[in-house]
Amino acid sequence: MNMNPVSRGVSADDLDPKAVLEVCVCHNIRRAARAMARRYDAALAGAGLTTGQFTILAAAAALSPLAIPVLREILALDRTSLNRTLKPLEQRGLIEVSPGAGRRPGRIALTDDGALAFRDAGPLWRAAQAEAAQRLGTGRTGQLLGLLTGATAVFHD
Amino acid sequence: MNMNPVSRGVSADDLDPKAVLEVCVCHNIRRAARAMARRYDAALAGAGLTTGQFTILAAAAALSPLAIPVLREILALDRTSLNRTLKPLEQRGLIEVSPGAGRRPGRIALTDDGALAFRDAGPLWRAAQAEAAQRLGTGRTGQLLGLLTGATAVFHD
DNA sequence: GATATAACGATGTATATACATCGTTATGAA
DNA sequence: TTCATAACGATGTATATACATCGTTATATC
Repeated sequence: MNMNPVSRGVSADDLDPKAVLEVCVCHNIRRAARAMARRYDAALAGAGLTTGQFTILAAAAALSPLAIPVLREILALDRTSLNRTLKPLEQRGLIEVSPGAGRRPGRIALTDDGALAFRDAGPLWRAAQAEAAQRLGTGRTGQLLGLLTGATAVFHD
Repeated sequence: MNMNPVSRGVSADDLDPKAVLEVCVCHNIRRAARAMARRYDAALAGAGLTTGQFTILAAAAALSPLAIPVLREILALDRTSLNRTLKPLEQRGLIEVSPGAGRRPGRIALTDDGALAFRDAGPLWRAAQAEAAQRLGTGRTGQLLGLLTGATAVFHD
């Protein structure tokens, strides 16, 4: 029997699924991000923070008071996603959100408790970051950071 | 007033929040992953799939039937997370999950509908992947893939 | 053969993330 | 001045992701 591509229902345009797993940039970056986030989250759990929350506190610490759209750019996060993500931090009193009416954006500011939490998390983040650099190797860490920054720049809207 | 570090409550061990945003590997990889996933998800929406679902179909297409713990390794996903993620695909009839009793792992197989969906998504994924490579540059794409594969290897349990 | 261990799936809870959509309002164009 | 547009936050819905925990059961140890 002649199993040419057409009779098998397989065209030359069909994907090689194994190759997809190997070269898909999206799959590979998300997989690495998951593996890494688990480590950072485990470390920061000692301060009662997730990596995402810690990052928001860092941005607030660096730029407080901070317009929410600016934070959106820093995080490359969707508008509705960020607004939701801020809720737990606000309810725990780590940040203060001043609403902006209508078309005016709101602003967030780090509270004293937020500054405390950020400081408490400092050594834990440093340990996670140091372990990451050690596992990756210093050279590769810098290389990776550069590529990720570039990727964010060319992919974010 | 002498605002030395101690009286200000600032020690030399405190983090520079701006530097944290710049060098935190976890923040930077997650941010890039978000920006990238939005593009791939938008492209694959034409086939009714998310990037994660497409990746699972690719794994099933490559290795069907596939033991769930093997898929966990491929995706570097938590056990409970993967089991939940499989549910929508199973309910839509794109994969078939054969349960494994007790300590025996379950297996998944691509259904005919799943194979159809994966094939339909082929051109969409190819377009997203091509655009990613074009935005990053071919050289950087390969470099990034290599670093991400290495990162997954050294971070995943 | 009895028992401790470990791997499995399921579930509860919480955060993360996005899109579509709605109501509000500031701003620019007619 | 009126009116269309656009940016904002809020909400509904869906997927993504993890940890703690529970009950089940195969396997290893004694």
